[in-house]
Amino acid sequence: MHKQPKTYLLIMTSNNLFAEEFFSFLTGKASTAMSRRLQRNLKESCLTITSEQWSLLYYLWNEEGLTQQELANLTFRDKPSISRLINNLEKLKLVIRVNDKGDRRTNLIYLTKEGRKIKMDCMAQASRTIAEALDNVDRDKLKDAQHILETVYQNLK
Amino acid sequence: MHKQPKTYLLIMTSNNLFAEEFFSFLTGKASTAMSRRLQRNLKESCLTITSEQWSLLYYLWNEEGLTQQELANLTFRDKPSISRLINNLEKLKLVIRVNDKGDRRTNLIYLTKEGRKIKMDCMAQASRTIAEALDNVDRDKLKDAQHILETVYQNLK
DNA sequence: ATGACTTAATTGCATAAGCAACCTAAAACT
DNA sequence: AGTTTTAGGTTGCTTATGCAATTAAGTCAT
Repeated sequence: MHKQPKTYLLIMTSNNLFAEEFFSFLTGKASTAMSRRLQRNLKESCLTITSEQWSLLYYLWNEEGLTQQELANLTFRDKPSISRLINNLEKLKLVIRVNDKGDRRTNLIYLTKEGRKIKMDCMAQASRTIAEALDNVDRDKLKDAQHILETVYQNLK
Repeated sequence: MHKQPKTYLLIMTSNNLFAEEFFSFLTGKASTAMSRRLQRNLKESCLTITSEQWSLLYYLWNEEGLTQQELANLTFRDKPSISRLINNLEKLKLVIRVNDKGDRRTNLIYLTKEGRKIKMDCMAQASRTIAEALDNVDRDKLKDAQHILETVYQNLK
């Protein structure tokens, strides 16, 4: 345990949402809004997957045969979350688990024909979502913002 | 329904995570990391509330007697979510519902003594979380980033 | 080769989310 | 006044989450 630096106290003793700007960072409204809109756009396009399922498929469209652990690392979820997401994706007949012959502990996750088929439509909706989100956003500042979010992630992960 | 602008196609046809930078925006890893860390910091400080509960209390510490609808708007959640969060906060004896005499449809949400008591400790942990998140982050660029996130939120909400 | 340690995945438990449907109270209309 | 519309909350259903504990398979050490 280390001593709390001055900044903590500064923010702590400020009342009346003075620090709103800082705390807004904590609430993640922007990313909530994005995944909600993604879900809506997918549905509007008759793609019945959730945004969480999308985030797994996104990596599988790029490379099949990933292990559940690899998917967990890529999407920053824990193993049980991945396990259940895969359960649901299997129910939807979009992916299949293939038990690795070499290491029988691991499952390699592959897309089904149907899973590959929806790639373009799903990516189009993702792109549309991003375009809607980034309306009126300065592209240079966006780069900085992405860099900051990456730093935050690295600081906390 | 409007036609899809060129940008969609550009991103759509790019393969192999070329557009990773854009899609990373969709995944919200940074905000997930923040709320996970907040939860951890609260727990370490023996505060047994979730980060979602924190986000309601945050507004109540500033102003009591908010309605559930107001809390829903402030935290960008739907009414059922608020309803259940309040249920849990009531179980924890941190808030109480007070039925409004003037408009018997609405509940006014007040903090209990215990709910008020934990404010400082919780805010300290929130400040600590933000400080940890923002280590090595340029403060000027941070302002820009917050502005961008606000724009994204406004675009999609 | 056996026992200790590690790693991949699953299961149990509690919390939280969104959407749709519902109920009740207030407000608006005629 | 009586009917319709709107607004605040709740309930049902399904999905997703984190953490802790567990099982099963590999690995390492002696």
